[in-house]
Amino acid sequence: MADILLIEDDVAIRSALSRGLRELGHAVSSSPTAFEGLRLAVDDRPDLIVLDLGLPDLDGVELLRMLRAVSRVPVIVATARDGDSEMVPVLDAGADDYVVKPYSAAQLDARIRAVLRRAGAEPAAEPLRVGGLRVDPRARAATLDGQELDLTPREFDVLHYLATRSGEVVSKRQLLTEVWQLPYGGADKTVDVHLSWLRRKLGETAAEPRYLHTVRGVGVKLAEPS
Amino acid sequence: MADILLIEDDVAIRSALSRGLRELGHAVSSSPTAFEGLRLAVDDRPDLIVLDLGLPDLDGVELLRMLRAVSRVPVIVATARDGDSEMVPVLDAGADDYVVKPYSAAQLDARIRAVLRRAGAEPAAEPLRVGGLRVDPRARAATLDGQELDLTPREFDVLHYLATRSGEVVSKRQLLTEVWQLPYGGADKTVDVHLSWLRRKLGETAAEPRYLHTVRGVGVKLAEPS
DNA sequence: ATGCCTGGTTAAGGCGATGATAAGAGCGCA
DNA sequence: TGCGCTCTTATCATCGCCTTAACCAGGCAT
Repeated sequence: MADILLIEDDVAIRSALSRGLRELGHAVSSSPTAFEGLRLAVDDRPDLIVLDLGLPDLDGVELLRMLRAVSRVPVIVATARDGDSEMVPVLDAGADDYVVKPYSAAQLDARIRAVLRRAGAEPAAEPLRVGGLRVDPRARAATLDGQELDLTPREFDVLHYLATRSGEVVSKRQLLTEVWQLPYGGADKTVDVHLSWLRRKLGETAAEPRYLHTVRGVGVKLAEPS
Repeated sequence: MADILLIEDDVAIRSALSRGLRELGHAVSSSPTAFEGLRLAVDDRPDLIVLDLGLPDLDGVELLRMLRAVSRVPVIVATARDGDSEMVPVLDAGADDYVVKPYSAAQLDARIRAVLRRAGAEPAAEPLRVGGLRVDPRARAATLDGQELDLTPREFDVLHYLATRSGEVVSKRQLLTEVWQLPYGGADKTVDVHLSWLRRKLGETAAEPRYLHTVRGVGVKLAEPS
């Protein structure tokens, strides 16, 4: 599934997680120390790193910053402390996610998949094109037939999400969880509102769609006008 | 003269060189181990590193590669071996120069000056242009429509950073870590203040931007006025 | 045909992000 | 050691965006 580097000093946890993750299909290398871990991170270039905070030889945040200096490899931090406040500096230092001990390999696997999914979706820094529509993630700007569109952040996110899946039907639920990052709770009228605003700015109506097509009972899709 | 980091395990050589280089006007920090040295390289960002190959805890070439992963800081390698063939992999790994033991502080100083001269001359310090804005890293000066702008050091750094990424949205967090070199800690009001000052000196307001556009919820971007 | 359900639009309020200013701290330089 | 320039921090005003709510319009099933 993925190359995982596990940096964890407790030998029991380390071997248990290694075994567990391997059974779930990952390739796992591990290190009991920060420095050795850093070396492995540089040499082996794992797809993802699981980093325990309570290392003996170096503060976890410190190591995290060094890792970040070296690469943008996703890092999941594991910690015994459970206060959320403890996690703020860690996340600020560039961690992608965290788990609180005790945690199982299966739990960790779920996080790993989520983080990798997110990370994998990212490197789309190239402008996207759908017909006369151009969506540029780097500039966070969109143009329609050369005309710059004045979009709000959320509108841009929605358009961008649809543009990366142009031609594909996307459910509102999907938008809510992916764009809004909300656990789907039914309050999806907000999505409707934003789609409406988008349509207006795209110069079209729901009755006369050009790019943004409603698929009744399913969702919406972004497609080239025919 | 320069911030030098000396990574050398032999205590006699280390202290002798430290003293010698200090007398020649350099600021010297040092480490007897590779890992500690790496940490200092990341944290202190020296102007140049002098690296001994015969370290106890990690192969020199290995460390060199890790250093290169972290930064492009010039590295002079010191070695006891005298065969030139030994040096090929070292130079391939990204060393800028090397000296063979035994060597004096004065000798080293000459190398240091040569490397820094080369390194300092090199970085494509071409003036950047964004519309009527010109940012000259070499002179650390900027002009707007031919008019020289009176910028403070920090203001210039911010403008320069944005100019190298013109058209791209840059987050405040990014500015804080890249320009201020701070581990993001949330104190990003400072960034706002500097942006505000920049805007004033660019003759624009946030409400009527010409070059410096805020992208709400994300950051700012420098772009040509339309 | 009619009522329900899905989807669309509009309006209004609250919240959070941003912008500007001023005061204080730090620092280098004289 | 003192002065002045910069940078930082704090505060407040402002503005834009998102959400919520209410209402409207079609289509589909009964």
